[in-house]
Order: sequence, then C-alpha cells, then structure tokens
Amino acid sequence: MSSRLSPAERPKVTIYEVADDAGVAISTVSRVLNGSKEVSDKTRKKVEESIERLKFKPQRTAKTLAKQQTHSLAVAMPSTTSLFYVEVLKGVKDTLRERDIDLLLCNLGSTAPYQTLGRFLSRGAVDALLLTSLPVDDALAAELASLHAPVALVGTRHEDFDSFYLDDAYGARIATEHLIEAGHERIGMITPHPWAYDAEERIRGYRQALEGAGIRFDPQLLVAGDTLKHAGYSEEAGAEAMLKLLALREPPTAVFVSSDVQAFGAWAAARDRGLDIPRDIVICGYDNLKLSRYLDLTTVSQHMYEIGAAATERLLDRMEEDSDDRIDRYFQPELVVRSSTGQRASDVEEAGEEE
Amino acid sequence: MSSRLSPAERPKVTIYEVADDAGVAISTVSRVLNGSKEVSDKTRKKVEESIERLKFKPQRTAKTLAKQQTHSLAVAMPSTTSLFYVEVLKGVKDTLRERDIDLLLCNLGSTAPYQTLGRFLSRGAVDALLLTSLPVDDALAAELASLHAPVALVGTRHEDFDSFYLDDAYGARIATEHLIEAGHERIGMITPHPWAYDAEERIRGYRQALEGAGIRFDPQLLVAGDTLKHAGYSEEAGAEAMLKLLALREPPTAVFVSSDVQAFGAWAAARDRGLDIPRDIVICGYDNLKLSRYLDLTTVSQHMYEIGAAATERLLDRMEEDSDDRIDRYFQPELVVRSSTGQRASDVEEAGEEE
DNA sequence: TATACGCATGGAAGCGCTTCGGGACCGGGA
DNA sequence: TCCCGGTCCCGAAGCGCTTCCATGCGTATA
Repeated sequence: MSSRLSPAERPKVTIYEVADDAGVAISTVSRVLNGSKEVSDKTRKKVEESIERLKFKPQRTAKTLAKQQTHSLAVAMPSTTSLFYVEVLKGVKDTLRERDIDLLLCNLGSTAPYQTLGRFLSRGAVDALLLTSLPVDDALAAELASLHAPVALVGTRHEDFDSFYLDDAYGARIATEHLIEAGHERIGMITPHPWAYDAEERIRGYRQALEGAGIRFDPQLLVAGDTLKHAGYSEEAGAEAMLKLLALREPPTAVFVSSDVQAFGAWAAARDRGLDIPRDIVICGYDNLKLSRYLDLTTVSQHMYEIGAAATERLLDRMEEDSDDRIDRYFQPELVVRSSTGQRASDVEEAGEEE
Repeated sequence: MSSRLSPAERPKVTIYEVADDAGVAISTVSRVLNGSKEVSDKTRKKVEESIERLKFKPQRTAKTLAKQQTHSLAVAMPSTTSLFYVEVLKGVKDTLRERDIDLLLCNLGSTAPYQTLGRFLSRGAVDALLLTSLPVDDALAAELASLHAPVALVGTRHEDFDSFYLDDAYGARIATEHLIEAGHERIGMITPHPWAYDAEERIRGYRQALEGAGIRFDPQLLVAGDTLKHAGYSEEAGAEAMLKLLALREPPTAVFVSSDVQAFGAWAAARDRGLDIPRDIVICGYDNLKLSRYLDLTTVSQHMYEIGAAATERLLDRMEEDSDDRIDRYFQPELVVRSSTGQRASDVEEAGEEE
C-alpha cells in the first residue's frame, strides 16, 4: 500500500476512467453498475475488472441528480433522542436495515416545527418522509403533497396520507381501570401540558374509566408539571406534577402518568419524599419503554416500535411502486402490569427487541 | 388556494423558470441565491420577487453535484438508539442546530461495522464523518483518508484524525475507590464481553484501585453476561452477570458495573432476588445516563454529550476551513455519587441538558 | 442473397445547479 | 475626446451519473 499512490494524490476516478480502462462507453459502465441485462457477459466481466482495479465507487450525488431520487428517507419527530421516539426510530432503522437508503433525521423541536421541517419540503429533497406527532393542517398538507413523495404520519391522522396512530383514550382508560380494579378510588392523573395535542384524549379515557366505576372526577387530581421541555413529557415535569399531588390535603393513592418518562420523574419525587412504591403510592405509566421493565413500572404499551416499523415498511413499498389508496391504521394500546401497581413482577420473560 | 393549480399539477419550478420570470440569466439567479454581492439591488429585488412568486426552492441535490459537497454530516456508531450513544447524538444535534446540514445516521452494528460504513467511505459521499467506538486500523485509516473530508473519532484514537476519547482506566479506578472508601472489600465487577475494545482499560482501573487498597484481586468476582447484543452493554447482560455474582459461595457486597445500562439490569436482577439496594448490596454504574439520576444510581460521568458536541464543533470548523493539525483530546471521567452506594441522594440539582 | 429483426453498444442530451471568462456599459482622469 | 478600470450581467461549460436513440452486427427468415 505504501508503494502506491496515497489516497490523497490518487486521481479522482469517475465512470469515465472506468470506461476508458475497459475500452467501452460510459453508458455501458452505467448499465453494468445497474445490473442491466442488456450487456454481454464478456463486456460485463471486462467492466467489472476495471471497476475493481480502479476501486471505483459511483458517486451517489450524481446518480441522485440524474435519477431525481435521493435514496433517502427523512424522519421528523419532536425529538429524535427522547426515549419515546427512540423506540419509533428503532422500528424505522430495523426495517431499513440492509436497504441502500440513507436515514435523515429532523428534529422538529417543540417551538418551530415547520422551520426545520422546511428543508425537506420541496420536490426532490427526500424520497419519503415519516412525520410523527405533528398534526397536519391544510397548509402543511399542501406542502407535504408538493413533495411528490410518499409521506407517512405517525401518531396523527390525515386522509391524504398514510396514517398510523393510537387510541389514546382507550389506553388511558385501561390503565385507569386497572388502578380501580386494584381497589383505588382516589386516582390522580399526571398529564403533559394541556396543549399537547394528545393530552386531551388520554384525559378523556381517564375520565371514562372513573365514570364507569362511579367515581367522581376531581379536578384537583389532574395535574401537569411546569417544565415546558418536550411539551411536558419529561422527567422534570413528572416530578413537579407528583409534588403537586403529594401536596394536596388528600393526596391520591394511585397515579396514572401520561408517559413513562414523566413516571420516572414522579417515581423519584415520591421516593425522595420517603414514599415506597407501591406500598405508599401506586404508579402507572404509559409507553412501555424498555427501561420501564427494569424499574418494574406498570405501564401501557403503545407498540411504538411496531408502528415505526409498519410506517417504514409502507413507505418502502410506495417508494417501489406508489399507490393511490391511503392506509389508515390504528394500534390498540395494551396494559403491561408490573409491581409498581402492587403486583409482584413475574413478567421478566418479555422478548427484547434489537436496539 | 383551491382556485390555483394543485401542487401535483404545478409545473416544476427550477432556476430557469425563475430566470425567465425575472428576465435575467440563471447565473444571476444563482448569485442572488448565494448572496453574492455582484448583483445590483434592482436585479436582486426583481429576482427575489420571482422566487417568491413562483415559490421556488433550489434543489439541494443539484447544488450538491455542482459544488461537490453534500451539506451532510454522517455519524456512525455501534447503535444510534442505545441510551449511551443517544447522549453523544444529543451533543451532535445540539451543535448542528440551525446549521443547514443534514445529519446522516449509520448503525455500525456489532457484527460487520465496515459493511454499513462502506456507503460513506467514498469521496463526496458526506462532508464530514463522526466515528464512534470503532478502533481504526491502517486499512480503515486509508479508507477514511480517501474520503477527503474531515473525520473525528470519538472513544478511540488515531494520529491521522481528530480524536476525542476517554480515560477509561481512571474512571474505573475512581468508581472502585469510592466503593472501597465506603468500606467494601469484596467488590465485584461486571464487564461487557471481554473482547469489547474498551473493557480492558476499565478492568485495569478496577484492579489498580484494589491493589492500591491492598485488596487481593479475585477472578471469580470479575464476570460478564452471556447475551451478545451490543457487545454486552445491555440490561440483559447486566442481569445475567449479577446473577452469576449472587450465585457465588461468597457474593460481593458491592459491584462496579461497566455501564449504567448493565447496571439497570443488574439492579433489577438483585431486586428480583429480594435484595435491597443499597442495604443488601451496593451498585455503581458507569456513564451517568440521564435516567440514572432517577434511579439514584451512583455512576461515573463520561461527559458524552460534551464529547459529541466538541467533536461536531471541530468538524464544522474544518468544514469551513480545513486545517492540517489534529486534535487529540481526552475527557476525564467524574464520579457522581448517589444513593445506590449508600449515600442518600441530595444531588437532584444537576442541570438537565436539552434532549 | 436480400430483408428483417434483435441484441449489444456508442453517442449525446439531459438532471438543476455553480462558476469562470468575457462583454457591455458607465464614469472619471488625462 | 480617448482610454482605462469597475460594475453587473450573460453565456456556456462543467459536476458524474442515467437513459433515450441511433447504429452496427450477427442471425433467422423469405
């Protein structure tokens, strides 16, 4: 290796050099590269040898321009590093595995989602877009349509796009019902910020469950943290909310928390107050993060991994052959009972999906 | 909006249409787009109006080909969704914020790192590459050099590239010393798989500490889990290893775990055996994941967020103006004491970085 | 043997932008 | 009045691929 040209001084090798070397036209080289069958075995072999000899690697960006497709899929989420969205991302990555497709990440941020999304919102910017947790209004729908690329929505719905979403009310209801069945009557709920678009449904489910059991809804028991980060889906906000509940004259004996992340914070806050869980207070989360199994937190599984995978699968399909019909599919949440609501854990057998 | 052409039938608008509309040459439009000052105010305004009117958005891919740069930074890590690397990723994203640079993710996977990395290893594939936890041998160094783009190494070192790495031995030593100071003598250590390239250093630090305190090293107390995923840096592996320790005739009273993730598993395993932490057994982790604060886990901070940010910063600098010198910087780990090693927590004041 | 046809290949025109060389036009100094 | 230098803009040639069309050749058909 040392006797040859160092990479830095090695002349740039393009399809032209390969064509020269093999004594064919660049169109023929291109055909070989793309596995076209209109090439005789003899020439193919010749070209392949040249490619090998020159260590030629086709430049993606040129192909991109010529074919008008980017080999990329963009994923836009409020935060690409929060535990919750990471689950979705895992689903995306695992289905993308082995495909020759670049994954582009776009943090919407909670403040100005459209701004950062903007980069992808023009024809030819990406081949497909996975958009999570962003309600789609008419203006955005028009922008998305102008992409001329498949778009999938996760966590929200719009008739023009493939939608994969959740029955939040149902999830909240089964969680609350579980607490009721465990004998609790004074049940608090920790929500994210009220303007988080998915808070409302969960509150509805919570109230449905109470109502179904003949328990009066007490507004005092419905609290949110003050920290704004991640629309209130944060450990900090969870802790703050829990402290509010504990400060009540008559604190709840059980708390349904809108997310596992908040539940972690709430748990820590209760523990710091010297409370034992589940002896002194019972906690139920929402999301079933992988971590929750190790905290032994009862929670509601939203199958985010599966949703991410399903949405990606669909996008890949449409990238190969687009179709006019739109998927509108919702995933049913599922209760996962662990010891934080009283039951001693005996469910360590859950399959761990690849990270 | 409804009276106009729908986006689908709207004619494709390129720089030519804008030039036509404004009555100038495309080169002039290009100059306006790039803020060149060789354009009179009058023409500039005219062009800007046309751009606005036609809703023109320059196509990145064309620019990419013309300028031979991709406006993208690739991050390659063993897993882009594991808690540990997510911290690094946060650092990357936060420093990239507001920059017009795409973030490409590349999962090395534990099995065939070079294969997936390959896509980026050719001239013009990406503008910069951040490579974590992958030891660089001569062959890889040559490949990286042929990128003709800045490369930063995180967690490993190579003289040809900017390197940001950690003093693993030191971190393991201060953790173990902390356990010793707390009065423990029979101290176990849970390592990842022995062939994990960073395991060795930590074991060395652990032994150094024991030695320094005159405690004999007992090979029985050095264990790893059997699960291979993530090179043993997983909850599962941590749990398995803890069970091995507990099965010893004379189990340890304190355990130093090579990573917080493993510590979570170890913690759960101990808890499931009815042990209380820290009363019955003491645990110290490594990494200081955000979550660890809520578990109240004593751990060693590796400042991964800062490292990710520093490396990205450097790459951005070199993208603007490359330099020949190479950074070789190491970060000193820091002990974070919490209640899992006996002390009652009183350190909830840690600043929470933006996720 | 002449004609038609199919296959393998070459040639050239894009894809949508950047950039360089040059030209038109204007103003000021000699 | 002439020349020179600047400013502002145009035209055209890339960037490295894909792909359509044309061409030449060999083979089957009449």
